[in-house]
Amino acid sequence: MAVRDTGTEQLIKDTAKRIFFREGKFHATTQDIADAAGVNRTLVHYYFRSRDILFEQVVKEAKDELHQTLDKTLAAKLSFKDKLKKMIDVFMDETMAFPYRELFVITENKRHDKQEIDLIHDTHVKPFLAEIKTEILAGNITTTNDPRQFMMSLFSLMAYPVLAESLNKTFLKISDTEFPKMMKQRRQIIFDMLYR
Amino acid sequence: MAVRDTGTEQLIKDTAKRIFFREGKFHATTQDIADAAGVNRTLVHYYFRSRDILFEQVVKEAKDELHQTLDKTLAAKLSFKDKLKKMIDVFMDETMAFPYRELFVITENKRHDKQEIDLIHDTHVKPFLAEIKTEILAGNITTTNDPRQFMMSLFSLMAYPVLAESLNKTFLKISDTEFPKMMKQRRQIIFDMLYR
DNA sequence: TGTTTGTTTAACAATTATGTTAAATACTAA
DNA sequence: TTAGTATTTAACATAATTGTTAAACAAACA
Repeated sequence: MAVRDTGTEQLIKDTAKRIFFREGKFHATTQDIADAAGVNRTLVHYYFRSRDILFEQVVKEAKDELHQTLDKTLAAKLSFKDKLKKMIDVFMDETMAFPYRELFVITENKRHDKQEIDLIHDTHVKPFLAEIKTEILAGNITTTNDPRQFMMSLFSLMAYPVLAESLNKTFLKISDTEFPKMMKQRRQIIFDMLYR
Repeated sequence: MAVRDTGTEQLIKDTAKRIFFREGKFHATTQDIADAAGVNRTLVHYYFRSRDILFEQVVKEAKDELHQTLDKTLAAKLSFKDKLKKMIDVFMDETMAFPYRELFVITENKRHDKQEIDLIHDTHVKPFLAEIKTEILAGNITTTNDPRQFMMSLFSLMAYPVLAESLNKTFLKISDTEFPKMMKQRRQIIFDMLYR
């Protein structure tokens, strides 16, 4: 059989990811994706047979990547303080690379896999919520006594500014060169807002 | 001419708004909108001629509503503290009613009207940024010394949790009845995080 | 009651996106 | 060099969406 790997299949997938998750073009067509990848539209069908299948694969990989990120951070063997710092660093990096990825999962992927979510909740989220509770009781977190509110705040502060980049730039008059700098500074700001 | 007003034109517009801005169905068809409004698809074309025109009108009205909200809040003759409280109240109410409205403006409406934005910036945003600066210097805001970072945080904390409702519900195991309660509580949490 | 306006029905044209197929080229490894 | 794989080209079928038109029906109003 000896299937030669030219990397084109991966190129198409990566291009789709870029279009969906970085550029936020939710309704990009197979033609759009083929053009952006610099290949013929037929090739997209040759590798993936249908747009839905390509879509599914891309979303599946995006989910897996998010889970890996949760692994890298929530389950890290670090003090809460360091873990929080690391989370902010890692998630901000990923959010800047793919601003629309989380949003995509929210809006496009309506049907959730109950079992998968329960697994994530039990292995990642639940223990972290418990850690937050401990920190609240220790007086290191003063903004709320509900760990879930804490997590919502954390993710809001990381995700939304990047998501609303164009809105922020125009209304707050932030320049193209300034924006990434502010997102860098933001990491410390978020930490200070949430801890201590 | 004596044009009878049955309110159907408005009904169609309101339905479109609901579908786009509340339900987040970005690519709803004219048929979807007609069905949701309980009218014939032809009628949508009868009133608006094309999907684009309906779309434009709806987006324009959404923008106007946002501007009015800015008027009600940013330009209110209140102390900074009360103004902040009012902003959180008003924006949270609106975000809960139309979670995807801001997002829609971000992702769908790529081309911005430079003049319009400058007007908003000068009359609403700029003076408020100055107010924030004063509060920072007075020591009432400790999280950042950049008013723009403050505003980004404020809007993040208000908008994102509602936007990511389904994600929050599933991963943080928040029930349908609990969620609105938590969004109510959130107003105080946001205020405490940002001020004093 | 008859006319106007609002709304529906049906039929159709045009466009766009998806998906399939067959054949022609290009490339690469044995 | 040649066989097999990768990719392109072209042509086509199908489906979905948009948009138009004409006629029928319903309701209000004068």
